[in-house]
Amino acid sequence: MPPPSAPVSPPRARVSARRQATRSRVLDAASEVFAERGFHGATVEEICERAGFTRGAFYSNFSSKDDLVIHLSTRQAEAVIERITAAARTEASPEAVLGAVFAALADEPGRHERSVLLTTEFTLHAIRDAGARRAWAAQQRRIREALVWVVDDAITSRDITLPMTTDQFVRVAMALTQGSMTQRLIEPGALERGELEQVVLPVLLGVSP
Amino acid sequence: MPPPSAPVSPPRARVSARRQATRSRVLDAASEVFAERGFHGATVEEICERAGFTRGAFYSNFSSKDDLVIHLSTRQAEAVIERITAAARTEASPEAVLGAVFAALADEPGRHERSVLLTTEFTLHAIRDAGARRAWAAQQRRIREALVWVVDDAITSRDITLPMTTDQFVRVAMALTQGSMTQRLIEPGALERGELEQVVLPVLLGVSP
DNA sequence: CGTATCGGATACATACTTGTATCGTGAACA
DNA sequence: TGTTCACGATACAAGTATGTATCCGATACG
Repeated sequence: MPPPSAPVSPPRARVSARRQATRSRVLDAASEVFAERGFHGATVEEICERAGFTRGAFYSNFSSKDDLVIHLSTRQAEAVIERITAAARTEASPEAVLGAVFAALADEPGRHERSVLLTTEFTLHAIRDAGARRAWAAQQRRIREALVWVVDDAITSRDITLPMTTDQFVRVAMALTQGSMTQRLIEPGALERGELEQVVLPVLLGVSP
Repeated sequence: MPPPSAPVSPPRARVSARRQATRSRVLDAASEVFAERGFHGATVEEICERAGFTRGAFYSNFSSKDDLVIHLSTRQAEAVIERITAAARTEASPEAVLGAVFAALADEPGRHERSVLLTTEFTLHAIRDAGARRAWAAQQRRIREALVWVVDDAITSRDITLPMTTDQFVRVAMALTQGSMTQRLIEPGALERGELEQVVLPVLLGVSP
């Protein structure tokens, strides 16, 4: 047995910066490839290639492809929450805040709607894999909670009453952005970005246009 | 050149009943397996096995897996349109008709929400494959047209004005059912079936509850 | 009743993918 | 400056997929 008071070896760093960087590059590449090819269509090989590594690096950082998806979905959900809270921090009118939140929920600007594609991909994968389902459901819940918080804040400060519970409103908003953006990927021009905020949002808020 | 007036050979049947039956069984099996495993995850082998055939039968009826998806998505869209028009034919009140149409759009009863899963799967595949995209976009358009027709009929006979164009309304409805049912697959109990018709629909119709 | 052909089975060639086991190199620490 | 170990590369072992080429039996027709 090892000497009790001698810390076996405080490793060079908790997790070295280098390791962190490779993980990040692999995750970036993975988000591209998953969006382009889907979970099964994406190969570990292509992900590593695009990240500039070989599969050796991959299996040194992730235990499997499924493991990678868990990490990736977590990171993506955190990014969404980040965008939501950032949009909420702007000192604009409550309506503007809600619009911005809608937009933030939809996708990262300039990313060619990759994020919503990934979300769909994660969801489908989660339907089929129990581990991924637990993880993804937790992430979705975090996103919903962030949204409920923001929406509650916005509507009380504007002193309006939603025609449904805030939770329902948030779920509807999420389903709607998800569904409409997916549609737009096969039929550009269908239900444009702005229409959701300008046409549907007021109706859902119960505000006469 | 063949003698003009002698029809070369009116084949046994345009397409023999037996062939038709096999194709149908394969399509049924395919809709199960695609829903369970996704496009890439589904193997031709498993589809055939479940249909009670070997791959020989498959490649004798379809030229490839992609070809199968095209046929399957067409069949599925036709089923949806069938359900929609059937729901519209009921001589109920316009509100009831719209509710029924919503429900019909969502899924085939008793099919464990397989249809909406397939729809998502088709959509994702269509995003990535040009051929599938053309076919699926056409099917989606047909569904929308059927919906616009029904909705227009229902609202004029009830003499109300939508707070948006009928086309927008229909797109919103489709995005919403699609998105919410997908959510429900990973988190049962989220935005229940009835809530859409009873809570959201009236709001979208611009009717005070 | 013989026969052509259709429909499906079998067998095969080929290509890919995942994951493991092993090895080498360079950075950080004593 | 020597040494160790972390990190990533290389090589390998299976397993699995698609699609093709060929074969065989049943069915419909003359």
